[in-house]
Amino acid sequence: MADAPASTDTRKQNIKMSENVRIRVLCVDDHPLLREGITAVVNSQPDMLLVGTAFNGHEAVEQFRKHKPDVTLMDLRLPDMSGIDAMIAIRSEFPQARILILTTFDGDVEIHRSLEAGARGYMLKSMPPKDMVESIRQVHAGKKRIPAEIATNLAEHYSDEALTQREIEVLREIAGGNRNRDIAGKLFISEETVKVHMKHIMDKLGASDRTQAVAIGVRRGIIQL
Amino acid sequence: MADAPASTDTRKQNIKMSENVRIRVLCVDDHPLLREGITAVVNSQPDMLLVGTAFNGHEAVEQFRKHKPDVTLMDLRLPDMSGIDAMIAIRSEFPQARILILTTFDGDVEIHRSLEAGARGYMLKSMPPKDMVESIRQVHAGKKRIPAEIATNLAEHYSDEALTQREIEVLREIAGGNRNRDIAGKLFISEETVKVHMKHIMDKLGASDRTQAVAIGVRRGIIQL
DNA sequence: GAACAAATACCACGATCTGGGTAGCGGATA
DNA sequence: TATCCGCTACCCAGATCGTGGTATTTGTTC
Repeated sequence: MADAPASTDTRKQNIKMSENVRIRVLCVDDHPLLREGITAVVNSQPDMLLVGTAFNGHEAVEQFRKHKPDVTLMDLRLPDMSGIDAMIAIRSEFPQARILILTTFDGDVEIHRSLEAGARGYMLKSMPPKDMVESIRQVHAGKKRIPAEIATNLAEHYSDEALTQREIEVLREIAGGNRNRDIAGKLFISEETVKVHMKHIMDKLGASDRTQAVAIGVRRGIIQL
Repeated sequence: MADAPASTDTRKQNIKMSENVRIRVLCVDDHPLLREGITAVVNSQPDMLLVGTAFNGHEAVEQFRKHKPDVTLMDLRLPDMSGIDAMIAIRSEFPQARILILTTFDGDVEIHRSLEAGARGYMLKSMPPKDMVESIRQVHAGKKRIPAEIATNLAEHYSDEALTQREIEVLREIAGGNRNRDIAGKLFISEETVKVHMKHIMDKLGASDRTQAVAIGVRRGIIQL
C-alpha cells in the first residue's frame, strides 16, 4: 500500500514527476542532532523526501500510520522500547513495511535479531551518508541491503549457537556482579542449575570465565551494561 | 556549506557587523551523519558559523591551525586517537583554545579527564540542539558549561578514588578474560601483585568481584570493551 | 510415540579467587 | 629528612568457581 506509485498523497505530483516519485522516508531516532543530519542528507537527495520523524517507539508507530512511508530508518536503542520491538509493532500492522536499521552498534546478535524480525537492511551510523542513501534506494526497490562489513561480522558467528532466554537472563545477572548463589535466589532455581547455565554460556560464547563471558556478551550485543 | 557572508577573513566584515561577529566553530567527529546535523544546527544560528570539520585527531589539529576557531566541538572517540589527546595536542599549541566535548558517553571518568585536560564544557549528543548552541555561546563567552545531568553524575563519584594507571591496565586484562596468573605473565609481575591490584580495584569501584569490576569500569568509562 | 532441546537438580574435586596481614623499594612531596 | 603513595612480593585460609557426570520434567517436533 505504501509503496504503490499512486497513493492519495502523491497522485497530483505524479502528473509532473511521472515515475519519478520521491521516496518517502520516516526517521526514528532519539538523538536530535542525528535526526538533523539525516533530515539534511535525505532532503538533499532529489529522489527522496523526509516525511516525518519520531524519537521513540510509540511515536514511530503513530508516524508510520500517519505517513505510510516507503522506507523507515530505525534506531535500535529508543527511550521507550527497542527498535526491534518498534519494528515488530509496525510490521504486525503493516507487514509490507520496509524498515532499514540505522544504529551505532554492530553486535552480530542485534543484527541477526533485526533481520529475523523483518528488517530489510542494517546500516551503521558511522558509515558515509552516500551509503545510507544508496541503502534507502535499494530497500525501496525491494532489495535487502547489508553492507559487506556487517555481513562479515555476521558470517563470523554463523555457526555459533545462540544463547537461550534463560541463559541471557543468567548472563545479565552475572554482569551485575552476582554470585551463582545470588542468581539462584533471584531466579528461584538452585545454585547447581545456575552453574549448568554458566557452563553452557561459556561454551557457546567461547569464554574462559564469567568475566570474559560478560565482555563478549556486551560486545556481541547480547546484553547491555 | 558556506552560507556565511563569504570571505576568508572575518576582519573586514567586522566594520559592518561591529561586535556582532559570528562565533566560528570547528567540529571534530568521525560520524558523517552527525557532522551533517551539527553543521545544519550551527549554521542555522545567526550568530554562528561552522568554519571547518575534522574526522580524526590529526585532522583536528590541522584544521585548528588553519581556522583558529572560537569554539571547537570535540568527540571523545576518534579513529586515530582519543578526543582528549587531540584536545591536549591542540591546547599545547593554542592554550587559549576553547573546546567543548560532544560525545555519546557519560562515564564520570571521561568527563573528569576531559575537564582536567582543559575542556570548557561537556555535552551529550543526545541533548537537544538548543542546549548545544547555548553551550557554544557560553563557552565562547569564556564560561564553563556542564549540564546539570552531567554535573550530578560527576558529583556522585566525587569522593571516589581514581584508579592508578597500573590498576587500569590490570582491569583491562581482566576484561579480556585473563586469569591472575596470565596477567602476571603479561605485565611481568607476580601473581600476588596482581591480586593486590585486583583488591584495590574492587575496593575503589565498590565491586564484589572481578566481573562487576569490569562492568562498572565500562559504565564509568575507565575501560572500553 | 520417539527423539530432542531446555530447564531443572545433585554430587564431588581441583582450580581460582577473595580477604587478611606484612614488607621492601623508589619517587614525590611536605 | 620524613612521610606518603604506588608498585612490588609473599603467606595463609576460606569462599567461590569451573568441570565432570547423572537424571527428571516439560514442551516441541517428527
